[in-house]
Amino acid sequence: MAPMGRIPEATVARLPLYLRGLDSFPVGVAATVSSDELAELAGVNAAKVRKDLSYLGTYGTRGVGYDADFLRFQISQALGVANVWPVVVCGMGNLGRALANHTGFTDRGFPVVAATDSDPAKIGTLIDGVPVHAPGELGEIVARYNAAVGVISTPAEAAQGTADALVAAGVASIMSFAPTVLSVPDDVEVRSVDLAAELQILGFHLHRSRLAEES
Amino acid sequence: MAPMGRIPEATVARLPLYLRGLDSFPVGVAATVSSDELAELAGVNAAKVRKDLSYLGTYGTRGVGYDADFLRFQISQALGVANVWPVVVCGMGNLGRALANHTGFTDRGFPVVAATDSDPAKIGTLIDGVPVHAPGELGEIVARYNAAVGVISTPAEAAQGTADALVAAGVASIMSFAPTVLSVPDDVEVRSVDLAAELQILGFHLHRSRLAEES
DNA sequence: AGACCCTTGTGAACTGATGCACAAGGTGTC
DNA sequence: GACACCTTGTGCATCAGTTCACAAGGGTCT
Repeated sequence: MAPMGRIPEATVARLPLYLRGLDSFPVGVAATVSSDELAELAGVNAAKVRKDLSYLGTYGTRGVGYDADFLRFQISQALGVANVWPVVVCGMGNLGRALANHTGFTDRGFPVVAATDSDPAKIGTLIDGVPVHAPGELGEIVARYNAAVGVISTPAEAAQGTADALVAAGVASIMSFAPTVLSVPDDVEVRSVDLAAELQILGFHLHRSRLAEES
Repeated sequence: MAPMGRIPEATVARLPLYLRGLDSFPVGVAATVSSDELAELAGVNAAKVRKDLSYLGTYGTRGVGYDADFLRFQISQALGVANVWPVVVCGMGNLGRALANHTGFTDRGFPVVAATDSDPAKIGTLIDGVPVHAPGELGEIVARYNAAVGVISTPAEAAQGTADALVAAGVASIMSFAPTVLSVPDDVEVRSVDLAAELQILGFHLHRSRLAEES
């Protein structure tokens, strides 16, 4: 019954998936989930589910499974889902706009409260209800809206500068879609999503299987 | 000089980053890159770069480094970058539209050639130059455009059905943005990008450091 | 040619994550 | 209460990936 010590990074990355899986269980019905069911819902295997949950100090009941409500509570607790973390989107191009409008963010406690863009035509307007400011005002904006997370959806060239500005403004969590490496202080957490690279990985396997076919 | 045997998955995932890093070197100038430089550009450490490249059977010259052009060629070769893989985007909501319009895809050999959406108002129109079809026509479309990759940007509920249709149509590579687990045959490669989950991972760390501060 | 410098390529140790397999310990039934 | 059944929790073996550290060897300068 370890009261939540160090949780392996790989486990942390799966917790949101479990939480997502639990959505298919009604609230307040005292439903139970087995590690097998949850594994199916999250797309992993049962042993992993059990080991992951054991890091949370969660206890199911042997022979029965986990109480869905309690499990939801436990995982939410660990992830800090109770908090709402305001997000500022930097770069309102195609992608930025889509993200600002993405209901999945607000639903999960990450409301997009403001945005920046270098296009003078956009500055000062509302795009999908999100106020767009000049990049130079980033510091101010972060403070005013209490933003905790920065999303970088600028062109690659502007990404590092934007990251620097976010860090200077006190943002410690960045999700970047720019195809570049960002250098930031150690205490800043960056998650980088390179969509083109993702496709190239798929391409590798396509290429491979085509080669295999030919021989 | 192993002629490209099995390449570890982790290495494959980094090859696109190296290729990206090499973009900062001019073509045809016989420039050389050291593993150190490339490591910096790709955001990994030098030992990893060298080991990764060794899987390709690539040879740099000791004391000097790698020839930038040749390295580009080697990595491109391994990734099969020479091929063009047409992409069909399923679900032209905010995200789908942004992806269809994403220049990074076309630039890297993944042109978006067609899309599907269930909204009758969109079917038959061109959105950003991409023809939108009914979901039911997916099989036909894949054949007509020779699509090799399917992107799923539909709501979660429609994702599995879309995946099934893609698989039935012969698509063996899927990139999914839907927050669900997709079940597909073993020979189909799925890369799942859950943006909300990504933010929740950031949220975990925010939560953690806030807890640490308080104590 | 020889000496020195530099960076590669790689064996080997290490780290973290995964999966197995089974004892522990609940629940329900007779 | 005893027995059968089930699913958890976890020690251990295994595996993949990372990092270290150093010998191998090409380049350059004298």
